[in-house]
Amino acid sequence: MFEPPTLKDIATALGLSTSTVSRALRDTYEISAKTKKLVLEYAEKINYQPNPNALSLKERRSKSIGVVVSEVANHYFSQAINGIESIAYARGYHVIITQTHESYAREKINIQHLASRSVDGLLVSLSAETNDLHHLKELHDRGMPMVFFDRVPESIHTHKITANNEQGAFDATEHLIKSGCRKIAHLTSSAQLSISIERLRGYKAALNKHDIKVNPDYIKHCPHGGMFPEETEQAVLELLNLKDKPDAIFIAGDRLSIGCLEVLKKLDIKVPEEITLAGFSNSDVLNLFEYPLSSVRQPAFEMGKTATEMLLQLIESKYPVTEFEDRVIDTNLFIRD
Amino acid sequence: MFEPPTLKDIATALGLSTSTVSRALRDTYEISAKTKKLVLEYAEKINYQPNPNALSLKERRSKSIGVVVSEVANHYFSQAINGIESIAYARGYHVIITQTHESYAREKINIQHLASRSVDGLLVSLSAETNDLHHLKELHDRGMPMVFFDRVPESIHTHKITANNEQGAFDATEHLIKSGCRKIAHLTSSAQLSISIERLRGYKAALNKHDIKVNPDYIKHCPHGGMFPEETEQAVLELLNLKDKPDAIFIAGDRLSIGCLEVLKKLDIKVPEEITLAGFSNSDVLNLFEYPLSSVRQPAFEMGKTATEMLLQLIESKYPVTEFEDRVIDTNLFIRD
DNA sequence: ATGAAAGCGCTAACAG
DNA sequence: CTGTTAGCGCTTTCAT
Repeated sequence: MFEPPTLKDIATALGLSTSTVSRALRDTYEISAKTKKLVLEYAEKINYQPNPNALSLKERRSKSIGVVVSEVANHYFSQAINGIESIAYARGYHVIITQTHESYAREKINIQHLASRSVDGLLVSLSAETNDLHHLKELHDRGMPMVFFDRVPESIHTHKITANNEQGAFDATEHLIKSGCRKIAHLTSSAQLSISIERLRGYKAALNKHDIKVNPDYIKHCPHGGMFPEETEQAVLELLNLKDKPDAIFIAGDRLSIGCLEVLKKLDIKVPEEITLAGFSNSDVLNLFEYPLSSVRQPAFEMGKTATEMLLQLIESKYPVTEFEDRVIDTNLFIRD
Repeated sequence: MFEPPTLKDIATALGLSTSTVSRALRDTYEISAKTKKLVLEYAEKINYQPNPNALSLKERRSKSIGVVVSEVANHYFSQAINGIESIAYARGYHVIITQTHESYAREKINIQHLASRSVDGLLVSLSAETNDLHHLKELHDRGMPMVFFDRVPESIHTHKITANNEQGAFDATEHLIKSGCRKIAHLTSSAQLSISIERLRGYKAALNKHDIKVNPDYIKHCPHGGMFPEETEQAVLELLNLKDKPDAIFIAGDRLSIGCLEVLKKLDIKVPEEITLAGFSNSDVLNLFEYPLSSVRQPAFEMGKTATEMLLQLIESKYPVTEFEDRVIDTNLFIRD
């Protein structure tokens, strides 16, 4: 069994009381220099570490934050997590990462887990499946500090940070138009997700600006965000089998982009000769792809940082916060063709 | 402030003692059906969750395990983490993921963090920089259950699980030889890492078998595992600038493979016309790459699962475990050319 | 300057 | 069947 040394161990070893030892370690003033030195040296020697559970129990906070993302294998999220960690570590907080794999059930369980693990706050990006926000609302109403990033809910009133999805989608779509495409399809995640709504809006805005009619047949939703390859495959096939086949696809996410490319490759459809692609992606290997994929990149690291700063502000605020911020950060378009 | 309801809240609300409430919830037998029903219903109503810190303090375990990997953005690790989570969740454990980014300093801090956060055990894959094992040895000596996976230390006596790196490297190198290459270089991570040693051995074994002399100039180590692009770039350039330029490179890791491909692309060196590549990688997008990269794939998910099962066995064992296992799992070679 | 004691939330041994 | 109490490790009054 792993039994780390306790205050009491030090106290008995040194013939002191636990409170004296505690004071010596906490660096309180009312303590003699020699006792303090004695305790500190001994603690150092045995590599004493205070029991965090005891501390949390006493102080009613755990100095840890919970993170809920769809998957760490997604480059956007792994970069955002790096941003989160950079701030959290610097401020003395631990980071507990959980993955939903785009499943609503898993999201509920994870949120439950984290809350019951008494994290001091939550950084959440909703799963593609999530429609019902009860599990989060209830926790929020009970006072759990939370900040949403990337995929944010409409109806929970707290800090939110997103990329400028509409502008990013507009830029990508307009780039396709300027490349000569007119029949631009849109492959996207589940319809209720904030990022889907915003990116769809940007897509439509670009078409409108250039007097291209929006064709509903060209818009394909994947309710599971492309977590299942068949889901993406079917959507792409439906697009390709249309009588009036699209000459371009604007894809709303990383996983969907990969899925789409795989289908095209399998069918031996040449990009960009037969179809041109642009999509949201934070992958760092797009340059190595055989087929060019222009990409809208989100400032993931920065978003992670900002979200964490916002959350720590909520957590450490003495008074209830009632003014919430809706931060929007610009995306970058990387053209490949 | 987020103040979840406690046993005492239920007790006062219902006019019972905390122990009665505790028993009702714990489902102990010595409790009347009606009291139990009353308590359960009320607890359900207010969504009572036991305070995990209090539980950990009492039971002297946290039902959580710590994971130390170099980065979650690495496909091998993200897949391994999925395997870890699958077992851990099923057995009621939380998973706390930390990243070293191949830094020894960060590894030390993370291990310290996790230990002080009183995880019940540790799943560790060493960082590329790690030479000194004191921080782990000391913890291990004090009884912290730990299992190493993928990058394992020689001198710490516990369960270990690795891919059959030597065989995988042999297969990849032999594949290059059978493709007609004779001047095969080896680009690898830091020299002390177990995976580097084993893969180097497999590489040499394949050359030996086919009567090709090992050329020390052809072997390039990257002490930071390719975390810094310049590191990889320099190593690749050194290989390309050799008088007797290699006609193939066997690359020992995912990040290095990406880095190498990027350099070749930048220099406009054609693959496989001018140079042929094979490397360890668990990426799922290699098929989409412009340049073919034959890959040795590790059974990451399975390794994560097995490591976790081994760790839980250590954690939950009533008696000190003295028999340790060294599990080796086969890799798969995916040929692309 | 130091020690004794209470309390954070929970469980379990002991009384009743 | 239920209540009282002690104790997990720690900090913090309150005494001394």
